[in-house]
Amino acid sequence: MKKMGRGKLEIKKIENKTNRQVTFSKRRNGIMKKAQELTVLCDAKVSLLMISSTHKLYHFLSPGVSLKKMYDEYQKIKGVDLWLKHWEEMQEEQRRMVELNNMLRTEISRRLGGDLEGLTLAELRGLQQEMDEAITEIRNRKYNVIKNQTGTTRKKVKNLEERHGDLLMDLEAKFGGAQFGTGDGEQGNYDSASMYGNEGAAANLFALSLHPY
Amino acid sequence: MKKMGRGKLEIKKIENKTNRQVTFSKRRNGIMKKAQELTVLCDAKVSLLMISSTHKLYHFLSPGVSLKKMYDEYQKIKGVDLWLKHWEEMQEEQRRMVELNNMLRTEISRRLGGDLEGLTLAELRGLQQEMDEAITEIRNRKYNVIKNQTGTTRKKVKNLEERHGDLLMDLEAKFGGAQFGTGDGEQGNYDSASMYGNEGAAANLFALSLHPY
DNA sequence: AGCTATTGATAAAC
DNA sequence: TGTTTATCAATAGCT
Repeated sequence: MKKMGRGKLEIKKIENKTNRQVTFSKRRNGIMKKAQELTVLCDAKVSLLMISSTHKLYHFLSPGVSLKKMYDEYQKIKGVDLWLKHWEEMQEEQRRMVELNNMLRTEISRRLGGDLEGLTLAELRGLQQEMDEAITEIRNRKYNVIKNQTGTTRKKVKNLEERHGDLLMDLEAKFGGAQFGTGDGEQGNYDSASMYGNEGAAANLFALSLHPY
Repeated sequence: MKKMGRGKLEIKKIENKTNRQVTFSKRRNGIMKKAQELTVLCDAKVSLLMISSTHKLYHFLSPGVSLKKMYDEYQKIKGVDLWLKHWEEMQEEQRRMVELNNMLRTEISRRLGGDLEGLTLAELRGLQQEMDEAITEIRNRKYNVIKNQTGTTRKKVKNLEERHGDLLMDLEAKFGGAQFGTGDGEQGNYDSASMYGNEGAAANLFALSLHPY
């Protein structure tokens, strides 16, 4: 039907393997050139993938586009694909997260004494009240921690005392009648001098970097 | 350089819009035919996507293959899976965001008096100090807001006083000698009774829902 | 890989 | 958009 060059060529699979590969090579270059020309002449975006019968891949891609972009655009036009849907959902979620994050940062910043400019008097009052109440909680918690520490220390000492007592009994049993005093284990109020103090705030765990995301 | 048909055509962007579209249409058909021929003659798999400058998409795909398969094969040969990479990057980013979010929530929660269990005494002290300092800032800010409100009120009153004065002068001019008192415009300290009070915290803007993400 | 006769593609005009 | 036609480009078969 069709004749080209010196001979003719029907458009049907070339059975001779060598001929087929030669033709593929020639036509591949031709079509890539065409793609390039289309890109330049018509300001078009072109993606061209070719896989030979020997499983080698060749491709052309217009400058300034990614294969992914081309593919996404194809999906958008051809209808929905789960992948793209997931992708867009993820992006929306990230957007919301960033927004929420910024809100949280502002909240913290206000509780650190910054970002107060936009607030009304009533809002400032509410904020201060919240913080006053919170400080009461923190104070209670500090008291608890101190009490527990003291308790733990007492327990340790009590344990020591008991062992000391055992030792004394041992000694008594071994040596009889000799007198050993038991040291008076009074050591309470650990750290109580600075119980409600604010001075030694060495470990500032709250030094969050409040830069925008 | 290159001549075709009746005239010649350099390979550079066709500026005339109509010509460009005509050329795109013709060459698009040509390249699609070439792709088709390559597919049949050489038993190749071809994927061809073209997007015109008017954002219309045209495509050719060898029978028996899906675009996704083509793309997968491309990925296999190129080594890197762009999509998977993007996906993983996005997930990692989300993970980090969630983590950061939780940290921020804990920070706020602590400044509301909760989540204090894990803190050491030193950390509790630091927290309280930060909050005390912040409260000072808030107090100052409240004072500023009140001063501005008061100032504005004063200005309004002053303006009224002036107009009152003008009125008096008017009346004097009209009726001569008659005595009118000017009302003593003392009204300062607006809201000062509750200036540092915590009581009226109606508008709690800070009722963030602290549910986990 | 080159070469060239021949067919195919297509720019311009309608 | 479709057709025509003069030109140039692509390429099949050969070497």
